[in-house]
Amino acid sequence: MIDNKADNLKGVLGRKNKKMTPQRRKILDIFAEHPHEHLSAEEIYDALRLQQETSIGLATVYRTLDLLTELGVLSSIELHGVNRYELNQSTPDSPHQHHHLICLRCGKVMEFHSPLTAPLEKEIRKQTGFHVHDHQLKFFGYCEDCQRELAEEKAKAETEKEE
Amino acid sequence: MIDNKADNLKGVLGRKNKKMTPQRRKILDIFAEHPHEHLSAEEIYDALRLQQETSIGLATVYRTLDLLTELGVLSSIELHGVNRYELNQSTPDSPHQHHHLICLRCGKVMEFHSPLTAPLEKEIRKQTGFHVHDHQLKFFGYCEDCQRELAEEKAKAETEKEE
DNA sequence: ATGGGTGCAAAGGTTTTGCACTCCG
DNA sequence: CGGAGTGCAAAACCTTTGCACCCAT
Repeated sequence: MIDNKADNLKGVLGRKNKKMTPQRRKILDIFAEHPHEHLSAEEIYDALRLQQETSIGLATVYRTLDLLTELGVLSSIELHGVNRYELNQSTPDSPHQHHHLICLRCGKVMEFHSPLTAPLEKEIRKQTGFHVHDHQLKFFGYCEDCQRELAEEKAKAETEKEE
Repeated sequence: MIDNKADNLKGVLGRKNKKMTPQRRKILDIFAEHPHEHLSAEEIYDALRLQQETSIGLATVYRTLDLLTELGVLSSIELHGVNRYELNQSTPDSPHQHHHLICLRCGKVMEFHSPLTAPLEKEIRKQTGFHVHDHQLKFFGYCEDCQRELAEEKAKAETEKEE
């Protein structure tokens, strides 16, 4: 399965005059080992140092992430000021969309699946001529845990005020 | 009108134990003078230096932008790795939504108005318990001009190849 | 008068870049 | 072999922070 990913990558790279290198393969492996996680360059760099004796430069990690994103192998999203990446589950013919729910209190990021934006993209093209290639939908708010904790904090504050 | 904005700001600040200062007023003025633009801290800083003799520190600009965003006076969006701000046109009872169309080639940012996300937010709450407070929808693609120019470039490349 | 606000400069964190060297195709 | 890729360190960039001083309320 991982080999499939790597072989597939080799093909994609070849078509664009890019080369398959051990570094690129190992970085792709990290993603295969961490499905559904949003990894930053630094985290990938650390993961590489930990599980392998090899030392891959941080700059190479950045360059590889850029490349793989350009190729559509990864999708990137900026969270809390840091770029994060995950395997791109959507292909041109099966746009497997998911959006991000970002908790303003604890920073947790959840995913939410919904196709909703396809008709909107058509409407945009019609009205503005803009050709949508990709999109990113983020929701900011409070997760269930934080809602509860915020309510508790509030109740406590009320109690203290009464003294 | 600008005075209304400033007076209104004074009220909002007062309620939160914050003070109205000349710096904050001037920064708000810049936004009133640049409607529908997405201004970065640096751009506001430059605008202040240009049109007034006063020197407002860049740190103050950053702190003011954070504050005004927290208060809901401004809305912020990260574009090309830089935070940008505009007057927040949406209020709790009239969520005047607009989304951003970002050209991957020339970097131009256009706005597109559509309410589409309200039902989705309800669905999110129902399915996940997450309470949406705000959202951000970005579309990446190619503006009309760049589509044309890309087509021209492609045609030219074909011609050259034929030689 | 007092706590919030400011300016400056320094520090912080992430990402990019220059350059010599390496290695895939 | 030649050009793409790499590692390292330095630089670039945006943003935050510490601190002494200032000024709205």
